[in-house]
Amino acid sequence: MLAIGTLSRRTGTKVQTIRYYEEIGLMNEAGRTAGGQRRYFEKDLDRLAFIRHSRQLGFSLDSIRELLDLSDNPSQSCAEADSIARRQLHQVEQRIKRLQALKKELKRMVAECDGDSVAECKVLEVLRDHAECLTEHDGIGA
Amino acid sequence: MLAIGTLSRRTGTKVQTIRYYEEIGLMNEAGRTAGGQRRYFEKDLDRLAFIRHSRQLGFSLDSIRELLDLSDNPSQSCAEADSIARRQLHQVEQRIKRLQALKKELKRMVAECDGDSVAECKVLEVLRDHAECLTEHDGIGA
DNA sequence: GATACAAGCTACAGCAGATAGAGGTTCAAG
DNA sequence: CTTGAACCTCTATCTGCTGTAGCTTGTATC
Repeated sequence: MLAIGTLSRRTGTKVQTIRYYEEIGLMNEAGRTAGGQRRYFEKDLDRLAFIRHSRQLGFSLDSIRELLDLSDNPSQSCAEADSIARRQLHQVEQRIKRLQALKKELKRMVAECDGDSVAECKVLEVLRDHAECLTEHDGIGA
Repeated sequence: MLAIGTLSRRTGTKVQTIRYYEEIGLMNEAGRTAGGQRRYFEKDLDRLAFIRHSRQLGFSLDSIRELLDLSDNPSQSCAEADSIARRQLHQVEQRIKRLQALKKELKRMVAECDGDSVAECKVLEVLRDHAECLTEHDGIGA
């Protein structure tokens, strides 16, 4: 049986945040000791780790909730999971692309910036271009 | 001269959000028409695009502010830019790794889930493991 | 020039996702 | 059986937006 602080340490989640996740129904209500303290199983830790990693990757709590619901009801059809997966896949690929461009530029900066002026640092340029993100919103505009 | 709605359309940013960025000092105060409407230059659009892309990649407004400040003061030493770059690089690499694991699993799901039960879907497992993220927080715990 | 109406304005409320602090209680090691 | 870290609830605050109300401006058309 794990205390809330153990989950906190092992997932890098603030104790308050774990309680918050319980409050909004993302985490199941934890069992309690006679004195009222929360106690968890390994599976709760796994669930929390999943939530945290998903958050770090930019999933909303609602998306995460969807995925957790699927996991909680393993007998239902996979069609919904598939639709969720498809919805996320394109986004994930886009994020990887941008992060790789950014990584390249950050590396170049770290390698080259040794007292030079910032005029040589092109981090801003690498994320400035918006030609490739037009599909995500209204289009080419004026 | 571009109206706020044009910036909004071309960067996929809500009009209110642009005004919010001005309010908190991320965007420069825009010039105004005689009637009080904001008018922008191309450079403002670039700046906004940079902010949005950075946000999509998970940078905080404070991080973005730092980078923009560097860009606004190109004559200062690159040492700070380098430190910021280093700070972000590791994080970016971690994110790419996780996103790639997730992408792989999402692809597998889309390919394989054709009416099977969710028991076969391992999206949760792929993000469950927390062994590789221990360096980011307090360590191994109890 | 008059008119229509989309797009702009300010001001303020509300939401998502936490995070912090006050003030008090529990539990386990010594 | 004490002590102190870790737990509890409750409430307030923060970040990063987003929405609404009520009003004004700018442009296109008659």
